[in-house]
Amino acid sequence: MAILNDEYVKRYGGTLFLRIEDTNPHNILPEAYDMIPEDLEWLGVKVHEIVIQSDRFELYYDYAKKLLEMGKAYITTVPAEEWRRLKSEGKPTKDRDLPPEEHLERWDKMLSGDYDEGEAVYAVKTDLQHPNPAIRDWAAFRIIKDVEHPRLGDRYIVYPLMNFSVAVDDHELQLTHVLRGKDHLNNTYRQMYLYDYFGWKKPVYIHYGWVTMRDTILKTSLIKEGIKKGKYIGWDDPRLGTLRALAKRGIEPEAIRKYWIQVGLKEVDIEFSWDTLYAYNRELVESKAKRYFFVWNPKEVEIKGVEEIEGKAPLHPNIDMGFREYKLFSPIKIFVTMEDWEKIENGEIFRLKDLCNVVKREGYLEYAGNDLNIVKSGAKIVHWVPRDSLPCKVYMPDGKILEGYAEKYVENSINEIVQFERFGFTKIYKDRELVGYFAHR
RNA sequence: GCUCCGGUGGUGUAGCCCGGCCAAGCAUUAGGGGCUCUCAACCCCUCGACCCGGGUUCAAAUCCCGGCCGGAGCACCA
Repeated sequence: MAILNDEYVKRYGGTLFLRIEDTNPHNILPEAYDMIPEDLEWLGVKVHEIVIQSDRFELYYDYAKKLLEMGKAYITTVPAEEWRRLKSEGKPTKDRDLPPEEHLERWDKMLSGDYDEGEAVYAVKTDLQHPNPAIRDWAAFRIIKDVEHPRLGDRYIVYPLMNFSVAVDDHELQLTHVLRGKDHLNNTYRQMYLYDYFGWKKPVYIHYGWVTMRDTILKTSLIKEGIKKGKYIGWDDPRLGTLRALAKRGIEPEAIRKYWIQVGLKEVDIEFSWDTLYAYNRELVESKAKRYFFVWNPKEVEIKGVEEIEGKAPLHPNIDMGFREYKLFSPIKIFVTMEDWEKIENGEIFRLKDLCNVVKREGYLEYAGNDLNIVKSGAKIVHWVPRDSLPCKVYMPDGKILEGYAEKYVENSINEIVQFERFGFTKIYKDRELVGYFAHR
């Protein structure tokens, strides 16, 4: 979604703020402070300013006090459950209409720690008769003592809730447009009360629909747990839908940007389409990915009937990038994938791509010349890899790991996205041995 | 239950505000063919949608009403 914010700013001019909303110390991912800006940078989203809400508590407190003075907020000592019940009945708490002085006094007591957690809460008055119960008087500050904030430690015990801090920031930063999920619709209505009380100018709100990704885990809490339990190798595990995972697999930021731009902003829920994203990425990557052979589930076979074979394959079929060259000497042993091997009948002639023709025999291959015309008459084409190839593991998005061999020239393309012929686009890395992360076909 | 949104092919989107040029465009996917020493790219073809019912109108995907379906929220989370 940051992409769409960025596009807005690009098209119409303006400033893009990245706001880190860390006002709930129970649920803060310390890694996120770095990960979010990094991810945005990778996406090419130009953030003009970063605002961290935990830096701004004093500001929220100022407005909180003003609102109390105006009589538009109150501090209730009624337990949460009872308050909720009263609201559903459209009734005020017993302390809602006490004079502002009393509430200001209570506010000071909140700040100084005289109340324990849950003993007092700061509420914004709206309309108790509002037909939508979700809109009636809402909590804006609460007391938290049992946990330290990763950035603030125990400096504050009164924490703003999202609706208050967000509204104050939106106004203070003079936002003109707010893009948020439609799950915030009611929050927008709630925040409007603050705008009205303070007489602020309202930004334009755009609410977009729910995005679902089939077969993909998006919830950060689940990911975090999975990583902790060792189920995932990290935030970039290829099974995940995180930006880091996509990056690792060689999905380019431009493809993601293009995808979201075409999806646009609507209040309808949408189902994310991997196919479409892959299509955009393929478009970007097709012309730069070098072609290599990778044989998974390898079957070793010997080619009999020749002493020496030479072959040559272009690194790209349509663009001049040079060649991979092969010289094989007797005994000539190669790998092909089991799938191919099993599909070919004994006695059938087929072509080893860019090498030669062979006939399948019981347990070996028989050299059959190098006449390309056999392909025209319907012979199968199979990719292969010489005996001296490098072991390579490819991680698939569904969690499968394919083991096999990649031709040694792949070493020239470490950290690049390549296309393993008849297999798919794969980003190559090397630690001790070659590993690939599969992007798409 | 209450409040609020929304419903165009498998997926996403254009058109809806300002009715006709929409026998609904585009992309992706799927199927078929061509080309190619890849199951990539490229070219061609095909399948496939206006949620339903009324109304207004010469004319409705577009306006109105009702229904159905889907979603969101109803937290001292964001």
